[in-house]
Order: sequence, then C-alpha cells, then structure tokens
Amino acid sequence: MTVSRALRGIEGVSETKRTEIEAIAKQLKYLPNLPAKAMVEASSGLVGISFPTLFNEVFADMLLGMRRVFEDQAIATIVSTSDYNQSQELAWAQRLVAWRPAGMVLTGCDHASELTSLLAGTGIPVVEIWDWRSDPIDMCVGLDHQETGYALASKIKASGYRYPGFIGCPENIDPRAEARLRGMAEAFDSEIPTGRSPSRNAFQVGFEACAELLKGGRHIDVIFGLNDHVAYGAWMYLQTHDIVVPQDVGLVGFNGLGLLNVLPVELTTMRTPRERIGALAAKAIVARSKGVKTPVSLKLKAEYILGQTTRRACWP
Amino acid sequence: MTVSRALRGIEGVSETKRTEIEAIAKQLKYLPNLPAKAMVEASSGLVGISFPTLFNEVFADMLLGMRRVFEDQAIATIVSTSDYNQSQELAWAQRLVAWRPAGMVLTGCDHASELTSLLAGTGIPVVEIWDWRSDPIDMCVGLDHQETGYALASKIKASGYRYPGFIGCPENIDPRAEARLRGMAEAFDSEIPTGRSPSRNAFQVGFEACAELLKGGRHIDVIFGLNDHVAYGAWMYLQTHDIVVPQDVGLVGFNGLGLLNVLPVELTTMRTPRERIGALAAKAIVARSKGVKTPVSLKLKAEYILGQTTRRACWP
DNA sequence: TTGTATGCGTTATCAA
DNA sequence: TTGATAACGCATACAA
Repeated sequence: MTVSRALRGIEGVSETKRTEIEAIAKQLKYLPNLPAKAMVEASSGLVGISFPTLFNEVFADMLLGMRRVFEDQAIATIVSTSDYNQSQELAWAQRLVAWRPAGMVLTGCDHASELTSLLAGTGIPVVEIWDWRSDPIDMCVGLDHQETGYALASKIKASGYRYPGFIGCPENIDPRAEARLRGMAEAFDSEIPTGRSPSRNAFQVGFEACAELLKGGRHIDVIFGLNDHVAYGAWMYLQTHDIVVPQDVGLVGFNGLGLLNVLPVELTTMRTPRERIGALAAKAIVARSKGVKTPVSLKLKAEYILGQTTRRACWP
Repeated sequence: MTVSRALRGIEGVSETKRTEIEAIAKQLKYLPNLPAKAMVEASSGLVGISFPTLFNEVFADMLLGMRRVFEDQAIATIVSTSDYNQSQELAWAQRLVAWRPAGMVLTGCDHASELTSLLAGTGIPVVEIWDWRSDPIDMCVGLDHQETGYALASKIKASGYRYPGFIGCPENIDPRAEARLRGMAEAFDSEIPTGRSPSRNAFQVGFEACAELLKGGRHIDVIFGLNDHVAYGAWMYLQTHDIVVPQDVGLVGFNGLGLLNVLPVELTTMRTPRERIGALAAKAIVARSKGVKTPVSLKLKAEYILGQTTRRACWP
C-alpha cells in the first residue's frame, strides 16, 4: 500500500520511504498494471474514437486535436473506422464497451438505433463530433451542416450566381454532405441538380461527378463540391474540357484544407474548425471523467473563404 | 464458473444450462469485463500501433491492412503518432506496455535506444514495419529502402538519365527517404544534389524543394521526389515555370498512390505494398499470440511503374 | 506514517 | 456436468 501511494505521488509517505521505493521500482523495472487498475476503478482510462475513414485529412485533423488533450491526461485512444457504415460502428461500440472506456467519441449524429440502448445506463461519456444536433446521445461538438450549407450558398448567391449544381458521393453515404445540400437548396430556394460518383478517391469523385452533372444538360453557373478534394477533381475535369473557372462556371469546395495551398488557384470554400472540434470533444470527456456533471453541447461555425474560383462581382 | 464456460462456448456445459445462461445474460445485458480478463491472463488483447503521422495515405493504408486482420480476432488497436520523433515514440511505448498489450507495431527500424531495453524480456511480440533490417527488435515486415532506391534509380538510369536530383524534407526526419537516397546515389555512382523544405504539407515540400534544387544551378535531368505528393508539388512548380515534363526534366515519385489517378499525368513511381505489409504484420502478431514461436522477417519488393513523367527511350 | 483486510471480474484448477 | 477456491494487481477503507 505504501508503494502504491509513493508511486502515485500521494501525500502521507515520508521522503525517505518514497526515495527508497522509487529506487527499488526503477531497479525492478516496475510497470504499473493498467488492466488491474482499470478493474478496480471500473473504468479504464481508454477512450474509443470512431471515424468514418482515416483517408481524409478532416478526420486526421480532429484526431490530432483530441490526441493533444488525451496525451496530457495519459489517456490512450482506441481508434476505429466505420467506412460510413452504421452497423460497423455499432459492432465496434459493442466490443469497445467491454473495455469499460473512460469515454467514447463518435463521428456524426446518425447511428444504428441499438447504439443508444447499448450506451444507455453505462454512464460512459459520449461525444458526437463534426455534426451537431439539439438532442445528442450525451454530448455534442460540431457544426450544423444544414445551416453551414445555407450560409455558404447564401454567400455564393450574393455573388450573383443563380444556377447551382452539387457534386459528391452517392446519397445515403455521408449524411453531413446531404445536410449541407439541403441548406444550399434552402438558400437558393430550389432543388439543386446533382452529379454523383461512387469512386473511393475523392479527386476521382469530383472528376466523374462533374462530368455527370454537366451531362445533365441543365444550365449550371456554380458547382459546389462535397469537399475541397471533390472540388479540385472537378477543377481538373473543367480544365481538361476547356471550361474556364470562374469565367464559365464558379467552383466551391468545403473544409478549407491546407492541402491545396500549392495548387494553382485558391479555392473558394468554407474553413471548418477541425482541430478545435477534436480538442473540445476531448476536453468534454476529460471533464466528465473528473466528475463534472454538465454535459457539453457546442455548435461551432465555419468561416467563408473567398478564393479565385468564384467571381467577386455582385450584381442583381 | 459455469457461466464463464457457457458464454465462452466451452465444452462441458449441458444444452439446458447453456440456453438458460444465455437468456439471462441477454436479459441482464451482460458484457464481459475485458480489463478483468486482461488481468488474469496477464495480456490484454490490445495491440499498440505507432505511425509517424496519419496525414499520409501510406500509413492509413498499412493501418487498414492491419485492422482487417485484428478485427477478425476481436483485437482492439491503440494507435498513436510520433511525428517522426523518437522520444515521442518511446514515451508512447512506455505508457503502452503498462497495458500489457498482445503486441506492438512500430514504423521503421530507427528507435530510441531505451526502447529495446524497455521491450526486452516483456515477451511482447513486436513487429517493425515499412522499413526492413536484418536484425529487428523482434520481427520485421517491410522494404529495404536502400535497395528499393537503388532499383528505382537503376530503371531511371536505364532510361538514359544522367543528372539526378532529389527533393524532400530536411535530413534526420525520415530515415527511409534517406536510405532510398543512398540507394539512388549508389545506382548513379555519384552524390545526388538535393533540395529540401521543412513545410508540413507534402505538396508544398515538393514545390519549395524543387525551387531550391534548381536554384543550385547544377544541371539536373531527372528529379526524384521523396514521395508522390512531393513529386506532384514539384510538377506544379515546373508547370508554373514553363519547364516541360518530361522533355526538359524527368520526374519520379514514390509509393504509387491512387490519389493521383485523376491528375493530368501519370507519374513514374514505385508502387509499395502497403496494405499487404499491414496485413502480414498483423498476422505475425496474431500467430505469436497464439503460441507460434517462429519470428517473422519479410523483405517485400516494390513495383516499378512507368508513367508519363519520364521518357521511355533508352539510349547510351 | 505505515500497514492490513477486502473486493473488483475473470479464469485455471481441483473437488463433488 | 457443475461448482468451490484461489489468484491476478490494484486501490479503498480502516487500523495501528
């Protein structure tokens, strides 16, 4: 018991004893046994994090924001990816709960219905990130994507554009993208024609979806990409087909990734506070596991970035 | 005890009892307590994985390859990133060992010296991936990057190029890249001039390092990028400065990422078996944890991809 | 300041 | 086939 106290730096151990214990521990190469600690404390100091994918800088950014906080607290993270698949997310959650994690972070607010009942009553702090809704499972840090889509489309509409198109992946894959699309339709007060491609690579999605959108024959004066990569893929398509941006058509991305810094044109886009979301989510979990009862629900804003792929002029 | 047996599907429980137990378990929403299991078994069914970064598709690919194997075995993965920093990797390893993991995966073969002594005698299966060396800590699945650099440069040399340059990040960051550079120098039998940039974004590294390399004033007829992204950044630089690829200068990448599929030119590069490395590493750990004594050491090969950024002709 | 008793949930071992 | 006992390493509660 004295050893336990000494090694944890708890008051009430004489200096003599403490140094003696520390010396012996070092000599013995003593390592605490975290599974045993987790058992007695009924919680493990592990935090589970689920992303749709890690082939997307957006999620890597959020992970980085979280890890900076968790590492300070000596919390290890069990990371998983769901491939935008709710049952895969559920299966992971089921396995994870058996580890008695100190918290869970889920991407988005759309989950398998069993997930809620699984988590109910466990007392595990849960943060849903990236997306935002008023009635989270437990806590929430993210954007209202519909509002964000509305805000972005309003800016674009104010630039004089009237015939928007949207390009992205098939429906029922990325609920956030569809929410943004709804917001855009709201801003333009009309249905928005879409081009969609099921490719895995986002550049390729942009290239192919752009082709599909324009094949539709409808007049389009501005194209909204699901994200920056998709928009850039479309940019490649337009270049190849001698369609000049922004003279012939405007092009808009989403996320504001540094990735595109060096590319030939700066993209008009919306910068999302990804690292900040991660950091805030992690802090919410840490606070909870330290006994703070208040649940966190934060709706953050994205920032409009005017690049060179939309016109600046503003006419009626 | 009977419950434990029944739930684990172990022989010697009557059908009656088993169904009865399963019913009650379901009704009680019973979940096994993995920390307790880990304690009694002195090993946790967790595997730790350390990458330099996750902002690089290469590592996301290896992670995917591993996860497919680990998930089949109900093994959870504790993922961490070291930022190419050995002491950060060491600190993570020290925390991880306290979890009594079923295995550890480390990227590369260059580690803090204390790491070896930390792991010695713990009996934890360790696989070093991506890089390859003859005397791993325990097991090894990867490429010999010097050999691979040699192989790539030999192909390029055979295409008639004589004045190579290399662009990448500063020295002492990525040991694999430097090993490839050594192999290239060997193939060309000369020092290779380099351009380097400390930027975080790989495209930007390519753009800036290319500028630096060409500023050097030496005659360069082919540029080797540290990886595909870096090469593509250089491609942007060359385009901007009206230097035509491959007429004026050849351009070579490394990794063969699908990312660049849609880009205007297919890059000459070397395709690395990333998912395969991950899968093999994971299988090695699973085998070990099941009692197989044989340590694994696999040296894989990369595949030369001839694109449109180097000339095809072959002259003396 | 130091130490003893107890219990966390699981599984191996042995007994019935 | 079923169950009792002990042990894993730690931390809480209590005693000296």
